[in-house]
Amino acid sequence: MLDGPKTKAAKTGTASAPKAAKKKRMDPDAREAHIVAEAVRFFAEHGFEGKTRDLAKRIGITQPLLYRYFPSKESLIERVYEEVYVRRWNPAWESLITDREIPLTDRLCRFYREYSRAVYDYVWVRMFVYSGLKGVDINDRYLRGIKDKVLRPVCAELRHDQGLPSPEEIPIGEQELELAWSLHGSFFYRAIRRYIYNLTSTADSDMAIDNEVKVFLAGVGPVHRQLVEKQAEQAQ
Amino acid sequence: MLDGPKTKAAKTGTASAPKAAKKKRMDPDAREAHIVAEAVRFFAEHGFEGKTRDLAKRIGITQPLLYRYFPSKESLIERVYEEVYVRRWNPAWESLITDREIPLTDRLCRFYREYSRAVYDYVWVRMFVYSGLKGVDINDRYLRGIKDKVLRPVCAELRHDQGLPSPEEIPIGEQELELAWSLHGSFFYRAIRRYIYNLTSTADSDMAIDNEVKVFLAGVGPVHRQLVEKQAEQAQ
DNA sequence: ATAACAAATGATCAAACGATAAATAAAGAG
DNA sequence: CTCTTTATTTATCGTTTGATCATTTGTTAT
Repeated sequence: MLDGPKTKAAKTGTASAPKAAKKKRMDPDAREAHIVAEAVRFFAEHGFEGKTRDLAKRIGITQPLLYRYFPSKESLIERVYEEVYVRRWNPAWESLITDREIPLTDRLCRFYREYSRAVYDYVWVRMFVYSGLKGVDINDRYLRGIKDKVLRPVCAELRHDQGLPSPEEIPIGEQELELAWSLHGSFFYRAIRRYIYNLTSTADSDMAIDNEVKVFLAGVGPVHRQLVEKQAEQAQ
Repeated sequence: MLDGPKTKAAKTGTASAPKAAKKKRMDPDAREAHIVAEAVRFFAEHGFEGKTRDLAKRIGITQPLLYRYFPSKESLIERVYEEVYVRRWNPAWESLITDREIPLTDRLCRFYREYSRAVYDYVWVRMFVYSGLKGVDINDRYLRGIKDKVLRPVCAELRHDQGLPSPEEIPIGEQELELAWSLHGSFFYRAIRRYIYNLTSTADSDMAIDNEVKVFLAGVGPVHRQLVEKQAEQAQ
């Protein structure tokens, strides 16, 4: 039941190599970090049923050494989860989406450019899909956050932009939310094509994002208005 | 190296139960069909690393019996692939998309309604994603077909609708194709939310599809025109 | 140098897995 | 009924996999 090497206060001491990669005997903290870093890519590539022996070979250590740093495979996987899903959300995005000093087009273009670059990388996308298939609760929680921090605000800004009543007056409907999901999903699908299906598009990502946002904003008006009006009838 | 039970001409003979489910001893063809049917759902649920013992327990047979009908787990999986990815494409769709007697909006609404209903079900989506993660070539081939049979025709019809030059005059560019991908992807993402992330939306699917198509067509014009014009400059 | 500590390895266990072979039992033919 | 056929089961093999333990080897302090 050991949860890591005994020495935790050791650190690197003097000034050991900043990237001690070829030393036979590593500083425990550095070794642990190295294991986690490689495990992240390994499990992203092979899924969580990847074999510990293959992982060890990839790291360049023996398989039992993994168990000196992590009591079980599962605990290593949990650590990998933390490593991937922590600190990827930028709180500034929430205020960016609702900043009415900036035109809505610019806000959405900037947000989805930055969001796609920060979140949709090889490791994140594959792990997210792997854990979705596996049925882990991470996806549910994450998408709930997207709904509250992105989709609903986007709907609210769309309403303001079109001169429609605010969500406080008329709550956001399911079909209305689907509109925001479709925009969001088209960007996630780009990441899926790239990292799951391995299709390399020569098209510039930022330009593609801008185009899709423009198409969406140029066409969403009438449909959105109609949905909100129908929503208003049902509410009364 | 046996590839099935010896008797292939037996069939069900007289008039055995149409759905012989509880008989202790099944007709070989019926048994094989039963195994495949259950295997399809089993592997869709657990992925291709699902254990043969679990599959057998689910079917209600012993694990070695699987090996009387399939020489190996891999051969069973190949059979499952065939079962899922054959005859799901409706050739009529190709002529539907290009049928200029019908308004483009109606064509795309009808196509994506039918396509989503026929293709994007639990088994298909999960298997497609599982094999994508695994790196099987199926995805690549399938998406190549989507590109040729859906996206390029859609781009061509969009051009005709906007009075832009045909693809024979000016070839379809990468960014132009991305527009069609974004529409297509938003529908696939709906299926992912449902079958991978297990998010049940109360929103009516057909209505959501119609709305997205309308938004797309209402907004795509200027962006599309600009892309084609840029494409024309680069071509000369 | 040498003793003390711990990082890392080699050997190995127990359970799980795909696959095989022999034994059992259900159905039809005579 | 008896005999033949074969669908199905029971028992088991060889390998793989996560995990453990004793041993070796590199590092530091004295």
